[in-house]
Amino acid sequence: MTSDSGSVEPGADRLGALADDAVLGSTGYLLLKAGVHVGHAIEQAMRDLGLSMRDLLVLSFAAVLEGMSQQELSERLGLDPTLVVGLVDGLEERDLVRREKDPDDRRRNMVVLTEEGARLRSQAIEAATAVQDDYLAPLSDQQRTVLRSMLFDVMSPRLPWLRSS
Amino acid sequence: MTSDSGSVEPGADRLGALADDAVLGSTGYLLLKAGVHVGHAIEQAMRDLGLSMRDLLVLSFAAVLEGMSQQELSERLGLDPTLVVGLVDGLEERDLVRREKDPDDRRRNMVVLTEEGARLRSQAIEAATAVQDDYLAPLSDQQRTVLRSMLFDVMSPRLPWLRSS
DNA sequence: TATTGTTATACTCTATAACTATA
DNA sequence: TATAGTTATAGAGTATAACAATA
Repeated sequence: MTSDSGSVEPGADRLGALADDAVLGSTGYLLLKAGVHVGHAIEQAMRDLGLSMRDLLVLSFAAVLEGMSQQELSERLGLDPTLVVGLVDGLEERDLVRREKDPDDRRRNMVVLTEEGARLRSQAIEAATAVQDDYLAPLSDQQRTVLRSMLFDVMSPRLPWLRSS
Repeated sequence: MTSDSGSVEPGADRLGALADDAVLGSTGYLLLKAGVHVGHAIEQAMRDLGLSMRDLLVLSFAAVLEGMSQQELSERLGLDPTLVVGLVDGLEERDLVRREKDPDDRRRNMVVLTEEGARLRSQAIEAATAVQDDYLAPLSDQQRTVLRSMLFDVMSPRLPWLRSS
């Protein structure tokens, strides 16, 4: 972050358009960077609420999927089941979520949102939405709709639950 | 990956549209997931060439930025300078890149692409492009252009070098 | 016998602190 | 005195293996 001579900020000379590089200017790389940046931004916003982004995702899945097991949660999150244990532990300690034995299969823990959890989730959604709006500020409402639709089309084959349930 | 009854694949009942959730269906989350998925896909494609995605990025920056120092590389990659050491080490051992003392400031190591590095970079670009094409298959050429342009607009404020140099 | 959830352990990745050399 | 690069070390995050309860 110094202002010395040979740093990143400077000349804009040296070579034309890094953005023209087949990798650095590619849609894929931009997508990757965008994803990482949005992730960090949301993560930071969640910190103010004492949550991680993963916590928010757990609250979200729990809110939408009735009787969701930890197993299923692990699949949805794309996370090892052993990590889900700790995740749910943390949320349960704070009464945002509780484990309920599935009566039909008592091996399963259903992860269900508490009232407190629902309340905090509302706040978290608000914060996350604000971050997103700020992030997408350069785009018009119409453009955002187009962007979401395209991302949807691209991701649907990879996230089957986007279409089905 | 079992085919039991209560798993992810099944009913498509239980609740309408996970995609309507304010978080799980948001542009930001789709962006995040898309970025991660593309990243994994490229990472895997690079493995066949004995490279990591980071390796490819180093080769790319080295190809485009003349006299790039490790410091600058670390800023561009958004990576700690201590990590860059190992990265460059690995590439230098395989003669894909070499360190040259900057004559104007002999503290600086300029990371410069070798012929071998340029060759492998070409192959890597080919592979990465193929992955990307496959990834964006659901979109028309025109849509891809629009997508790239929108990502560009969104990322420009955060990656200053996208516009300048 | 197979599966869910759990714990304990090992491994990988990343960041921190301290050092050398240049400026 | 400050900066580029390096090394060694500690920490965080993740995966692996083994176990208990249930099916």
